[in-house]
Amino acid sequence: MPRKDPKKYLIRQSNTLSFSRHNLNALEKRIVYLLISRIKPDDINFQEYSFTVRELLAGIEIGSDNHSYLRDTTESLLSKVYQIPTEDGGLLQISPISSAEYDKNNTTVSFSFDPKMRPHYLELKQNYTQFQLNIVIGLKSVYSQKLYEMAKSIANKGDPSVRHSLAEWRYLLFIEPEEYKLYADMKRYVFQTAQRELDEKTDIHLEFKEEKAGKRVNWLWMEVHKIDSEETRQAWTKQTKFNQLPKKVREGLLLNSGATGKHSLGDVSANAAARQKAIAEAEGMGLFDKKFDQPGQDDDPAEE
DNA sequence: TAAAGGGAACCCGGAAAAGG
DNA sequence: CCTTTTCCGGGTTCCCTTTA
Repeated sequence: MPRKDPKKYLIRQSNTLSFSRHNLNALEKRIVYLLISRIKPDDINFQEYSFTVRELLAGIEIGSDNHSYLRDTTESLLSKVYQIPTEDGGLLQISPISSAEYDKNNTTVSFSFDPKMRPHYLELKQNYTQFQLNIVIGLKSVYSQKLYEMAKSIANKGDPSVRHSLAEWRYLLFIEPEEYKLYADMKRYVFQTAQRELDEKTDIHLEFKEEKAGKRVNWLWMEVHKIDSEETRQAWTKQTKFNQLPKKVREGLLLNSGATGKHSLGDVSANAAARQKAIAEAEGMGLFDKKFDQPGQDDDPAEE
């Protein structure tokens, strides 16, 4: 859908980068998104990328126009690190930008990149990830950002899914050992939050499948589904919200709708008809309206 | 510039469920 | 059954925004 919306800039980066571990917060990542979106597909080398402070603040959608706040953020950005696996099996540790320079009136900022970032942003021919700036710029959770990038990098594969141990997920998502010590918390605050946010704002739906060792969840599959229409979005959104209702509520609705066998209640594939009925029921009861406000400022892309 | 408001992130603990 | 793990409500903290 070609439209000349300036916010429809594309972001391209290597798949390797999409799966790289980093500790940028959501705001810092937004700045990087804006920068990358300025790179043109046929650029051979990095340029200096200049922004007015005003457009940058507007671009990352923070309410304040506090200049020192922006300086703090770019300063912090320079101290952050991407851990990028190299082709020979080594590891490149590199800052997402190499400099941020403010002019004397503090009205513009220019950014530059380390040349070693070239293979991840320039002359990309294959094994790269592409997505729209206007889709990712509105994501609030760093985990939504990271999972979305991973999802987009595999979305076109024959089998768009990936399986990692929880330890690997923690590594990739930069979750420290002392964070989310309980898997249940990691589930609801990392994976389910991202699942809801992506359903709502992006062209990707994520399905997660747990795999246990004994009663402990040890591996997690992430399946990527494309959202290509409003209907698809609605369907996935409702399913996600239904699955995230408290178990008691969910199972009650399922039984009411004619699902059989307590055993199969947790099985998404079983009782498909009853499931649809239960979802409609839950929606009718207003159980889905709890919250999730859209940051719905600027015009909605209104896909197709 | 400070205080108040609001919301997300995080932790805790009892109840429930799962696995053996 | 008993133990381990998960579920989940609710409380606290933290950060950012708004308001005074």
